[in-house]
Amino acid sequence: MENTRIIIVDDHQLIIDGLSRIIQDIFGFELITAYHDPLEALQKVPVWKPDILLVDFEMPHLNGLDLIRKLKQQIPELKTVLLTMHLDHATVREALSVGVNAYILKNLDEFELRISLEKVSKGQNYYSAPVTEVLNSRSKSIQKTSHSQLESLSSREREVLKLIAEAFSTKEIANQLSLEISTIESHRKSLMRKLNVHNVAGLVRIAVQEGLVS
Amino acid sequence: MENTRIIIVDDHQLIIDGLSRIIQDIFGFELITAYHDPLEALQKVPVWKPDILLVDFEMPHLNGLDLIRKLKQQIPELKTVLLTMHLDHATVREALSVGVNAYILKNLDEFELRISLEKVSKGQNYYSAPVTEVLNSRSKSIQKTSHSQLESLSSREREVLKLIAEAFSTKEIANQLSLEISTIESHRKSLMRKLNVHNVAGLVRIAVQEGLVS
DNA sequence: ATTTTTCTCCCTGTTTTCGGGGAGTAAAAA
DNA sequence: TTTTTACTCCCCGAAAACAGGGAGAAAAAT
Repeated sequence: MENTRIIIVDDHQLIIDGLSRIIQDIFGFELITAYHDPLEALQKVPVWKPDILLVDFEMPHLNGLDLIRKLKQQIPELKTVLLTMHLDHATVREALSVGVNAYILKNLDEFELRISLEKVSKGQNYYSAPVTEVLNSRSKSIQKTSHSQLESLSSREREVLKLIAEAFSTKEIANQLSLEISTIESHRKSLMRKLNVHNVAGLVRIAVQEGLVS
Repeated sequence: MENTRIIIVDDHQLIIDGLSRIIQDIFGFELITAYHDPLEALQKVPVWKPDILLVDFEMPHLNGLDLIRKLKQQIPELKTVLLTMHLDHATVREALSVGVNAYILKNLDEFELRISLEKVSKGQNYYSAPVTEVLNSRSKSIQKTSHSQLESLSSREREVLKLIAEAFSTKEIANQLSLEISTIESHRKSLMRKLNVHNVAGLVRIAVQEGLVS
């Protein structure tokens, strides 16, 4: 633990300063450096090869999750801790699938941060209580993020997408909405074009990821 | 509306009597006849060709939903109202998929019954508030059952399910696994049978819910 | 006022899904 | 040893999905 080398990536210098002090002075970890630009971090981190990368989620140009994804492709054994402000089901799931080792909220206390860093440095994972809650209560997946692909959809298209993702057939959807089958097929085609998928499986997947259903 | 011809199917004569009175005397609809035996109704309704069939769900020998399903095969344009005592998510979904035009609870007031009959006679649908609630709050029943069902899958089936949920087509899955298309189709059929769904959307849904894919 | 988007519905044709069978081999369970 | 399950592959036919197009009316945006 005494030799755990850490790099911070956060676009706010103030946060970097605060985290640096805590990590070095209080926890006693070794902070190699910090980046406020994710694109710079993308290039430099592979050179440093830190034990743990502490990354903010909300950053311009490249969000923390995408940064981690790209870096993991180069350094699969890289351990990562993701800091975030908001909790939405889709992002948590994405983080898990990318292989983030810890996922903690920004309104953290030092104790949580310390726990997560110590666990991750030992090769374990850590997800704070609210995170696991969000994972388990998938019904309440409130997505606050407005970066979703669903924004380009009309309300009618969203409605149809929801029903498709609930496993209703085209005919059943037509019945429920009192529309013709051909109309639902038109909407389905628009959905596939806008969301860039080519079968219902792709539609369902996006719908679930975006929290439109379940 | 004055010429809306209705048939009631309910195994309790008392209910038939009560509904008859309300429908005829108060609402002013034309009640053709009523059956207390669903099997008899199955034979006679196609002869009468009523505008609306008002059916109780809980009946011996043949439940109301199955009766409606069978009758709709013969008379697709038949309008139906389903009466039920209890609400469970699976039954509501099944009712929607069968194409029931109205679904109302037995602890109804006359107002609700009238609304539903008037709407259905105009070609619209009506689902009482508690029904739509149950549809939206998909909390307990499905997750429990699907979880136990997922454990009944073989590893190969799980593998195929995962790829289906990742929006790969049958052909693509066959290529990836170096198997014939027919084999993947067989696995898909087994998955649908075991998981009790009837299209790809249902499979994807369960897969995502169970965390098989992100 | 004009343009764009949405919503509805249609046509044609190809591909895939879906549901029902069966069948042989290998492995696992009873 | 017998039976069952998993895995592979096949047949068939009906239904649905998929892909491309168009078109008119209404609503929204410019």
